[in-house]
Amino acid sequence: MYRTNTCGELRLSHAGQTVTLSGWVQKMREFGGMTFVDLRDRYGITQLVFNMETNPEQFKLAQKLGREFVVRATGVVAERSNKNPNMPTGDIEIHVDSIEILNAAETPPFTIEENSDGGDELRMKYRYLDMRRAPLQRNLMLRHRMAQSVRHYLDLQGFIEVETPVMIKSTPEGARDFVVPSRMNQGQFYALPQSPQMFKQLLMVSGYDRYMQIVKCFRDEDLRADRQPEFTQIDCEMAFVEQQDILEVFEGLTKHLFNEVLQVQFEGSFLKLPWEQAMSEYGSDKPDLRFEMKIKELVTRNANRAEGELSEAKHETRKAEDETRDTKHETRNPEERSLPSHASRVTSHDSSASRVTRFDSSGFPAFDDAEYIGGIIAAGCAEYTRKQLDELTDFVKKPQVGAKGLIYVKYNMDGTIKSSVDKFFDAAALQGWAEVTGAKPGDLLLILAGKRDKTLKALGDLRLEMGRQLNLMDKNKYVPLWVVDFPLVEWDEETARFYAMHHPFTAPKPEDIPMLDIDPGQVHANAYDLVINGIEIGGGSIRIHDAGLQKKMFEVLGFTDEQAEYRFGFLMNAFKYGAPPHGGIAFGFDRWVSLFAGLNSIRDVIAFPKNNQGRDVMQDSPSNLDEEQLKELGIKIS
RNA sequence: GGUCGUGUAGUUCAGUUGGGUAGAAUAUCGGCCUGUCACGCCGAGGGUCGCGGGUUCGAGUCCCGUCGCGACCGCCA
Repeated sequence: MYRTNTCGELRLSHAGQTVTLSGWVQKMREFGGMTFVDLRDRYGITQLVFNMETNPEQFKLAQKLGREFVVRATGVVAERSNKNPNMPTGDIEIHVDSIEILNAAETPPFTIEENSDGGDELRMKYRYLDMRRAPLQRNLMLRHRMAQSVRHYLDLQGFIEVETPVMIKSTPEGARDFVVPSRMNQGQFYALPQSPQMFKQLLMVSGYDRYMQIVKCFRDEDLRADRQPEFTQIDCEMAFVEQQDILEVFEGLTKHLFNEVLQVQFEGSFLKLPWEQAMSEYGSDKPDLRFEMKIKELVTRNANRAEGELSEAKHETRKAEDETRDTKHETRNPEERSLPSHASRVTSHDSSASRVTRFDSSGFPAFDDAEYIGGIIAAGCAEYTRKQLDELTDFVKKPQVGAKGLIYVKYNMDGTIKSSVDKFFDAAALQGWAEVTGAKPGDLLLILAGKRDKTLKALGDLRLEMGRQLNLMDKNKYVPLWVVDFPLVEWDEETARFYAMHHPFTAPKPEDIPMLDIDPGQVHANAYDLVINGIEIGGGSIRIHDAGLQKKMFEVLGFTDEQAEYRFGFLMNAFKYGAPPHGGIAFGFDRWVSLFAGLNSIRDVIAFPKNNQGRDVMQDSPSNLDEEQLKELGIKIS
């Protein structure tokens, strides 16, 4: 027998018992006549004691041990004379009667402890050693608990888990596919699924009206700390549902997970934030709502007079968008359709800013030419030094943020105002900005100007940076929300066509369907994202279940009938045989686990992750194939 | 494809204007130590300064190229 107990379970109540433990030697502390050995398994650490006087034979054996040796020890559980309150087993130790080396070990290249001394690269190379460490083991156990919890909850809700194929047909929409060559069908390839999207829709056609799967997905795109080439989704689909039905079920799942795993509860239902509002108030489609600091608009105007580099087709949509925006301004009713009442947008105050500020003839070029001017209020930051402001300027001018410069206005406690544009605007104008933005004495107003989309994004980045600097992102606070009403399609200048923002099966909002023919760029999707603390945790949509509407969608996306038939023919066919209304959602499981683990990277919630370049540095994959293998597959490397 | 950062002992890092045999901590090995749990004390070994080229009397340090790693942008739902 290798063990009667684990290294984490023995307590004072076990004192006097003879036990056998097996595990790894974590650390040894040797004295003249006494040796302490910390024995570790995934349940904890227990101290073994060897005494030269009471058992010289075993004492000698213990001196031969080294770090990470695998050993079996039998002995008596004894109360410690010096207890260690920092460890669960700290009240006891094992007086060892016999120790046996099950397997010796080379000295590992880094320390296998709570905080390792090894760097990322080294730990990835010896991943199996890194995973012996408690933090990694906690992460993987958390992952396990969450997976169990998801399955349990969805099972109770009537979902059934169905496996879908991993070798499927390549669909060039969206992300690039990983492909698998077929030996039996030379020159042809399978693809690994970016998600089981079409299969889960077919399951709805087949009548499995509540489907779920925790499933690997594959995308051949460049990686980030929160993106791996293969990752795991909680994939779900439901039939005979509307958006609200889906949001309710998965808000339920979200609350269940938070409650079961983190013991965090939420009051009421999650905020539903329209995409346009998310963009205009937070400069992001995944806003971090742990803090306010909304973006305040000073002015938006038609900037078509600017650069003439736009393509013909782009011009069309751009004009259409600008027209809508202008309309919003004139009617002082910027919020469309579904905005809840709490959404007060600054545009409605525009008149007060415009009264005292001529943004188009101030003599300040950055403002006079700007399509959009907006800012955020850094509360209580009027005391910021020149150096701090310069650093913020550098931050927004980084190519990743892309602003041309940063304008600041300090509203000092004594009522005076100091800004970087004092030359161009008088005190009344600057005071007017405070009225519009809601800045109070002691606040710092940070303003960016330029193209509307880019400037909002930059303001969003600046908002997050200020949130970090002012410690407004509390790791123990969780603010989930639904972002809804995404645009259905996005125009791409390079290829001069529309692309589905979600995917080509996303249904338009019913009231927008007529606009598909006139102005697809204005159509809203019946889609939703779950966002928590600025992280996109999941997203989904109501799907198109009507073959005619799907055909129309393919037209909008510029597919010929032949292309649509070639790529998605089987789905269109299936829809001819009675497809129920349906919709679904998929969650990024790795991201969700890393959120719960309090990590910024998903790597450490994945047992065997890949690095930035998509390489497995432990296996050293991907790797070359033999000539023989290639020949069999009919593949030639150029 | 791009921006930024980084590469020095097994490991984590320091190394000034370009100037003595390239250091510290930790790990490893040896010695001493009977209550440690970051044990302590003494000692030892350990270096292709990522790689290639250049400038120089002299390069870890400066220049050019290249490779690896990380974060981000593009890309990606």
